Amino acid sequence: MALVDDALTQKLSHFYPLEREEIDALIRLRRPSRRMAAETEFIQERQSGQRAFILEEGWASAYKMLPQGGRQIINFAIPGDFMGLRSVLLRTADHSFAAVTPIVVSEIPTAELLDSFRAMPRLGAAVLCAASREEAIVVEHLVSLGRRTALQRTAHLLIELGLRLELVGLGSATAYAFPVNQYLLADALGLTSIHVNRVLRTLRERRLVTLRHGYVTIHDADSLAELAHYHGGYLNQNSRYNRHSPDEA
Amino acid sequence: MALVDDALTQKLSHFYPLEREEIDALIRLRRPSRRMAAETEFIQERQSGQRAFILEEGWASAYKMLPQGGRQIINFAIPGDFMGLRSVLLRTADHSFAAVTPIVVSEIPTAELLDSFRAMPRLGAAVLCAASREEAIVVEHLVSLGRRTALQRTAHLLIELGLRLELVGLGSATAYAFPVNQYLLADALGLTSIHVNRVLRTLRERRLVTLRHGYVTIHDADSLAELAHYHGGYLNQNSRYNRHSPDEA
DNA sequence: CGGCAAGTTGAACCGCCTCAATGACGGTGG
DNA sequence: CCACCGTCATTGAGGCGGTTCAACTTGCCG
Repeated sequence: MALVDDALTQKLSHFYPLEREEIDALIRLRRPSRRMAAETEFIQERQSGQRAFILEEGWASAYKMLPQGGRQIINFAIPGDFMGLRSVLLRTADHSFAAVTPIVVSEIPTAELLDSFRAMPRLGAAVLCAASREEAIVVEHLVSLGRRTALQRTAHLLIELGLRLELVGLGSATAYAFPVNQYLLADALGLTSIHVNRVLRTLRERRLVTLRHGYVTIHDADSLAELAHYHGGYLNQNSRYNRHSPDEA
Repeated sequence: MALVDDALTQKLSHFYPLEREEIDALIRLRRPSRRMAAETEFIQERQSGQRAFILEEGWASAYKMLPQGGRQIINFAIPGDFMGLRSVLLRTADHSFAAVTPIVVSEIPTAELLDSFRAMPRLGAAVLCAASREEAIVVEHLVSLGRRTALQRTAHLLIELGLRLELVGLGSATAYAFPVNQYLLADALGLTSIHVNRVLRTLRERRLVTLRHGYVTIHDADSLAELAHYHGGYLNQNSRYNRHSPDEA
């Protein structure tokens, strides 16, 4: 339990200072953790009666399939992330989740989760806050797809993932394990795997980032952030990438 | 008050059967409504201390600006929609809202909203449900930007807006007022206004949709839905566009 | 009638896609 | 130990969708 609780606990405590008993309540709530093989689809779009999970280890992806066989990845989930909370509220899932690597998840019984929010409103606020951040990430991704070039989009994603991973203690913002192949990356970026390959080459040749053997190394974080027009306000108010609008003490 | 309450009430009661007193509580909660001119930006990205509103009349847009001057519209808000709920949770807004037409909004005091959720859990569930649907709309928009052509994307948006408007009693799914010019539409679709123009011409020539003088007329809903690969499960479980997976009685 | 915003059209360009191979690596079985 | 295979990465050539730049038109309002 050490690793995992750290991921979720670390994340929540960054948004909302929680008491020990609140964190413990959340930890006790979880059902026994389950292992799943890579590529397992564990939440299905358009199916009702879905459940919510916390990702404890490994990587997962949230995506929608298209009728012609295409796919759009909406977001990557890393340890500490909730998955499927919305599908419980809407009673049917609006997108699917699948394991990217072998993963460990634990289910959250949503009825009991809501009960414990009543008893501990601050816990509820922290969880809502985390869910809101995940939504903000999706919105930023939407902006990438709509208005950024392939190069900027890729750079943006790699910066974002570094920061998210750092926040839960899995690598640093500029060097982290990234077990996602170029096909998956293409589905996330709205590109072809072929073009992703060329973009990665360009980023490497410009000595900005290297992605090789499932490992990302950011060589020049400042130039990369400039290229991507990265502004991490949506992730974390205190990020190193925030330069403007210091209106928050 | 008649019109507005109808919009929000109609919407909520589609997701969640509410008692009269629950609806009344929500209505009483609202602060006096305020008018704003078109183009007024009333929620600013990256500013803290934001408030939440219900849109009562007119159209608004949620968007993010890019450093170079570009803009990406994340979603259009129509009467009955919440705006800025997330900015309250995150303490700082992650995107801006502006009036597209002259609008009428009423503020929701969020502290009191949360209180009344405690007293009436079903009301809270209904509001969360509506918020989740808005998130699902954003996700579908992301898929459009990532994996649909300009033609499909445009068709998809026009179908979606028709259904959303019909649900709140503002026009029908195939004919409705759409006070959005081609520049705004371009910013929503991740295109150039010039290309939007050509796309609209194509849709018109194929006798699928006409958008003229701020009015949308869908001539051939079936062909349009087929072109867009539209599947409205994310909007409403009982929509006319749902053909597959009848696993929900 | 003049002025401005929005819509419309053309021509040239380019970012990304498509199709088609080839290369690198690890695993597996003969 | 090597031949074979599957998966993923890489590269080239050509084409298309959407952009850019630059008019021109239409409609509205003063």
